[in-house]
Amino acid sequence: MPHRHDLNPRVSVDNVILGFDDENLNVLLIGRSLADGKMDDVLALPGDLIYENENLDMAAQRVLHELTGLTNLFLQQAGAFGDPDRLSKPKDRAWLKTVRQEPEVRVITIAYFTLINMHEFAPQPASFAQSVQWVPIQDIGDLAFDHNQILKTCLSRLQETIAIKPVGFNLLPTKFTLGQLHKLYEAILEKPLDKRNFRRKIQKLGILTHLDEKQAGVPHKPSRFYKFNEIKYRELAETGFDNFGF
Amino acid sequence: MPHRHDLNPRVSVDNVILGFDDENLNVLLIGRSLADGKMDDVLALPGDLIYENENLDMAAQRVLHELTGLTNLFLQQAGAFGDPDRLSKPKDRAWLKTVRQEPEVRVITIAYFTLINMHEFAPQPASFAQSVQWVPIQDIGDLAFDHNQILKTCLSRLQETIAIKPVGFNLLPTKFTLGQLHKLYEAILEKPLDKRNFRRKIQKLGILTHLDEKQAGVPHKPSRFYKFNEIKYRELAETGFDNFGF
DNA sequence: CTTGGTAGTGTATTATTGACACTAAGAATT
DNA sequence: AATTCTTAGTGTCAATAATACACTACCAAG
Repeated sequence: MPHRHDLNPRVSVDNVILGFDDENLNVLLIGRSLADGKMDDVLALPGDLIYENENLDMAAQRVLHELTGLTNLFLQQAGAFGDPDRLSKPKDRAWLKTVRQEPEVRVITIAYFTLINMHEFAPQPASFAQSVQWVPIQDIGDLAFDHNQILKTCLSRLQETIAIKPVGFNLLPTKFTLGQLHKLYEAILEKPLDKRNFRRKIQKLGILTHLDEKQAGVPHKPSRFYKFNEIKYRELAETGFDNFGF
Repeated sequence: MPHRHDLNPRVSVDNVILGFDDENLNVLLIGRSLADGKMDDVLALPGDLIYENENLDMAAQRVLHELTGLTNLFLQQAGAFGDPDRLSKPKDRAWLKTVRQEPEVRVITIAYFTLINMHEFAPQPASFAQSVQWVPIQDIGDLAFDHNQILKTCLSRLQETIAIKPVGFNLLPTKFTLGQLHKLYEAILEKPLDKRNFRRKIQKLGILTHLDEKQAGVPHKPSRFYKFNEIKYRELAETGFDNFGF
């Protein structure tokens, strides 16, 4: 006996794909093309409706793969967003009309976030007939739909997650300096961290391995390179640590 | 241009409603009635398809209200569950046939959890032509659909949440003893906590106010009653604390 | 050879955590 | 009245973790 006001919605996933450029967190956003061939001035998170035979995680992985070619990444669900009016801003409605057979149907979306090394993916200006670009989070204006809200939620979830698991390593090249890692944590947590205390704490975890290699060509004292030691990380995770709180 | 494999699912909410009886965490579960009027032996989380004009949070509040009469409670989203086969266990399919016009349609559910004072709601044996019962979490067997997985996720989220916010007070009467609070934290965190250290820490937060009242009629030293001081809690929350880790 | 810029290091103070054992009060039983 | 049972309530010490803080080392560019 379905209730007569039951809803028959669509379900999508939207991905907050974060990258780090040694200075700021960036989000991968797409521009929408309008009917007249021009680009909308409103940016959006990449997302898609889910397919019949895939689960939610698979749909999120697919969206990420189709956009960046990247596969098999850490991709964490951050929540479901389903306000009835989440697609009803005028610009959003205009765009939906050009692209959907059913622009009026309600869409509930499941948000995911993931962290990638920015240098592993350089946006192709014309990929998918959409513009794709990295945007520093502090430069982000009004996004499409409820995507500002989704982004905010994902950033909060990232802050919580990084206090429990060192997921940040996904954002860095395989070899990195402690300075980069330090700036990354500051960018994610949005607060300054004392350099010596940060170094002491992160090194005490024992999940960093230093390489016998240093920066070259930098106009200052060269820094050692480190890599993330996944084996020691797993050992640590199994014995049950609680937090990486900074 | 919707993709030809796009999905046209239903969306529901499922609630993990937790109560505490001074000993164990309990979950409010419903029994399903079958076509022949008998009760299915499989219990399920209370849930419902969402309506056209309500958002996800409202749907979860509605389910809670219809079941318990309670309103306006802390209700936290724990995640979306949408595996294509999440409704496909034989018993679940049999039950769906008796109750739905479209037993085959895929349903994606958004899970919420909430904490209530068990004594504020005593299940009525016959409400909604379903059985409703409190079940201690350690006695829970196979639930309907993917509800075991949902429950597990919600309990983990509760453990994380209580480390950040003292949400546990929702589970207790307005006046309670430190002993009750202590046992509650042990039940939620599933580990013993040292009595003196627990008391010291929880009292240092300054969000408890002791009443000039003691237990009466107990066959042992009577305990003081305390109440949760929401005003001091808000002050504390605004100045930005990090955790209540135990 | 000076300048600018980042890398890298140690210590002292304070706050927090964790381990640990006995007395106090009431009710029930004898 | 005394005993027993049960939970309430309390303090200290040691180890660990958090915080605040300033200088030298190294490289490139001018």
